[in-house]
Amino acid sequence: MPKKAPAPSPHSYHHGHLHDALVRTARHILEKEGFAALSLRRVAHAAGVSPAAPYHHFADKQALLDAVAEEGFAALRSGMLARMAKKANPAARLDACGVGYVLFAVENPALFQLMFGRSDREEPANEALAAASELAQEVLQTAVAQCSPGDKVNPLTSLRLWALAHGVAKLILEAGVKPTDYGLKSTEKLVESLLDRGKWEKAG
Amino acid sequence: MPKKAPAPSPHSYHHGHLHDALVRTARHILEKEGFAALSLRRVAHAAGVSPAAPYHHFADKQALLDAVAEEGFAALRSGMLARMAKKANPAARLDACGVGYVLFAVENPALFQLMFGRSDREEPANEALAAASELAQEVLQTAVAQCSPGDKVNPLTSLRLWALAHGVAKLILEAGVKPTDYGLKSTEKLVESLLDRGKWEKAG
DNA sequence: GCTCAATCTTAACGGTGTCAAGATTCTTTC
DNA sequence: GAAAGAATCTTGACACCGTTAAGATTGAGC
Repeated sequence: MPKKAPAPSPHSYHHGHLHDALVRTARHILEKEGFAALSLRRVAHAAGVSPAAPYHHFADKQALLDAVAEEGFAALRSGMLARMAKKANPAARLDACGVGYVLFAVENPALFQLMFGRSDREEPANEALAAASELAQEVLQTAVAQCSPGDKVNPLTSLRLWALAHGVAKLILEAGVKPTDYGLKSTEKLVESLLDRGKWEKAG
Repeated sequence: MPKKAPAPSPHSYHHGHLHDALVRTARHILEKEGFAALSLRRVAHAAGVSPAAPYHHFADKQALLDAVAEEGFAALRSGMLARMAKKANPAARLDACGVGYVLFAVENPALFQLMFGRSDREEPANEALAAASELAQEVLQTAVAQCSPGDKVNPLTSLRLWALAHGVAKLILEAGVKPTDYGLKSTEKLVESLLDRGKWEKAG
């Protein structure tokens, strides 16, 4: 072997190893340098492979992005569940769910924008991606359901909570909303204040 | 001159006419073909001008996009005010404000994504753009203020309403939320149900 | 009318997503 | 184990992108 072998020799990946390596590399670039730096050629180069190699594992760039987004939804779900696990009563768990949603977005801005952010899509998105997305949604829905046991849950209630959390996340990411603008020290405090259902009716 | 002169001859634009024409053309392409089709070369070609011409009126592509976004914020403000003008009491006006926000987003999806959607921006954005954005925000803030006259308005209340409306808009655009999924016939009905402050506490 | 600044064009550079053709390698089958 | 075939990777190309430099053309002011 020559002294440096930056790229693994052909077929050192097999049975989808390059597939996974590309997703891993893409996510790495996304986190380190943002969405704008995430090009297929760049991912291929970083993975030690030619620019056309990814096309044997993904139909196009969007398919690779979808795979990254799919991992993102799993991570979002994990983040929410981890925060919820620390709370005992259902109401606190529901709060933790929303806070976990927003904090995931704030801590992984580029990934969050990749998970959503695709506006002009007409095709109904990947199937595995849709499944991962729904799995994350279910965390919120069950949290809502356990908050009023026995009662039938109005689907609009879950949707409204989702929309509120999503809006808070997006406003922080896209509109430059900062906790200090509202006299709060941390993003977590801001999110808790915004999502706290007890405070909605007062101080109008 | 060869037989066909599809493009206006040089300097048929003067004193910023091309500037305005480029913004107009960009907005047209954005509405007709979506964000992905909005390239600087395409805008220049559609305006009958060489690929490099826009650089005499805009620092770069983002500057042109900012100009389009600025118009977008003005249109958003107009849309909200138009809907509010039809209502008499302050509470109904506040509702109309939120509905107008979401319906603008749904009716101008690409423009709305352009107005927000910029994630990895470190520079504090254009000044005129920021002004237009704040002008739109003020519509909501005054609507909230007039809803509880005399009282001091908690800034978090306005922010929460903004976040809710923004989240609803983004979920419809990005997550494929449809009114029919919730037994509602129109987007307007869905938005009204989600934003209606009277329904927040019941049907948990 | 000449000068000067503003504006536009042409040409080019590096980068992008994507595809076709060929080379290479693993896997399967005899 | 060797041949055949499928899977994988590379090379090279195409069209498009944002952006810049160098020149041409135009209108305005002295």
